[in-house]
Amino acid sequence: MARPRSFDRDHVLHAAERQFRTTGYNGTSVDDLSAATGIGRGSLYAAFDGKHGVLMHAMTGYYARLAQFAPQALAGPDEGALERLHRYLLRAVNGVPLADDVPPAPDRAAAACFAAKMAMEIGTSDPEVRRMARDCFSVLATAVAECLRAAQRNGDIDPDADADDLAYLLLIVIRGTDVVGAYGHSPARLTSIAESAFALLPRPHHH
Amino acid sequence: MARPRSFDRDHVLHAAERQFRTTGYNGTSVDDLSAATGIGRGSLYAAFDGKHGVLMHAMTGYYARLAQFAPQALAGPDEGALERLHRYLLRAVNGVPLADDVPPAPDRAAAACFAAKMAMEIGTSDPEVRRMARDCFSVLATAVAECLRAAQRNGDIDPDADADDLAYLLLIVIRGTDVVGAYGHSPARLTSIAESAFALLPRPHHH
DNA sequence: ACAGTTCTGTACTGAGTTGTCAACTACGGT
DNA sequence: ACCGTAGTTGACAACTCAGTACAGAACTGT
Repeated sequence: MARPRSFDRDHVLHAAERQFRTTGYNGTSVDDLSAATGIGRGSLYAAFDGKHGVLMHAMTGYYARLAQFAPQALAGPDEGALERLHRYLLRAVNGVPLADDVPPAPDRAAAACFAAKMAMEIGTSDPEVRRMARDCFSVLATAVAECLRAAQRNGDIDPDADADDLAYLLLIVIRGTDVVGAYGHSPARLTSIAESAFALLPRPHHH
Repeated sequence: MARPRSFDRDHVLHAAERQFRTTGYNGTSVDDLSAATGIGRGSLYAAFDGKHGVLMHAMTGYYARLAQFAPQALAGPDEGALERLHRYLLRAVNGVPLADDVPPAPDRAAAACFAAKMAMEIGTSDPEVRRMARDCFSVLATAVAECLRAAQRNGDIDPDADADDLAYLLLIVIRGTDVVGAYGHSPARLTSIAESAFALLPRPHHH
């Protein structure tokens, strides 16, 4: 009975996320968002309640994509667990993977974890953002830990190792590559680091 | 023959650094800087040429402190190298160490690497900042790598391992803890992760 | 066709921002 | 004691920003 929305919500939030990624939260004005998304200021306020609202909705969408993709990419039978983890780690080094078909971003700095970047910039004064970033991390940590436990069951990882600790460590490495990638280090170097980290995972003791 | 400066340059830059750390670059106005440093707007422009100038000078000072402390804390005889690295790693997890006597910052988020934080926020559009952050990283990387080579000479680290790669990896872990620390994770958890990372360093093969 | 309801974009307001400038202040040499 | 030089200050003008309000456009159900 009323005029339907002329834009696609997810498409708009995705464009906003890209903008926030490249210019930061405080570095993007509502006009920037309007230009990046292609819809007017009024629509932005009506649909998302202003700049902060856009950010929260964009982060929520990011979380949803993360929570859908990561477990799907890491879960599976015990036999291939370590290989799945290996593949995931190598992909993550070129940017947090969110879908199967998406190629690595051309600009490494723009591929860093969206939630982490926002938390670094405004997390100190914005508990909502901090919380959201923590949730993103938790989803990944449980998925990686589960994958590690599968690898342990399959005899590929030392069964005495704490899977949760190792998962944390691997994710911290990924977050670290986000930061170092923003400096302008070459993807090849980052990939080499990821391989080193993977190689250091504790294997079972053979007798 | 002229009026001497009434403020201490380094003191002002240190206060500015604190301000930039807590509110970010774009989140800090020149008035904020003026309030934090205690000197007027005009003096800031006269001495440092505006907000961006203040940032660059503050980062230069940060780099200098880093370049002085890290090698001093990590260099030394081969025997204690691994232990020095261990101590440095554990301290770094509570914030990048810059001096011997400074206690860990009360707020973990405010203790993260200054250069890394600025590079994350405005690095995409500011090559100067990116360069400075890269320099900070390089100084640390060479110091850690040198320490690792000393540990290798002493038989504490696998001599076949690539010291440069390991140093990169360790620093990436530290940068990762900066990010995760900003989420609000407990220092105890971060310390535990650092211990895990240290424990995974490749030891020499015993026969 | 029409009416009602929702969407869209532009114009406006008040607050906040940056960078500059001229007046003022303090100090050292003479 | 004075005077020139350099440091300091607060105020100012131009601009940008977030958020709001209003008028027009678009679509659906009758």
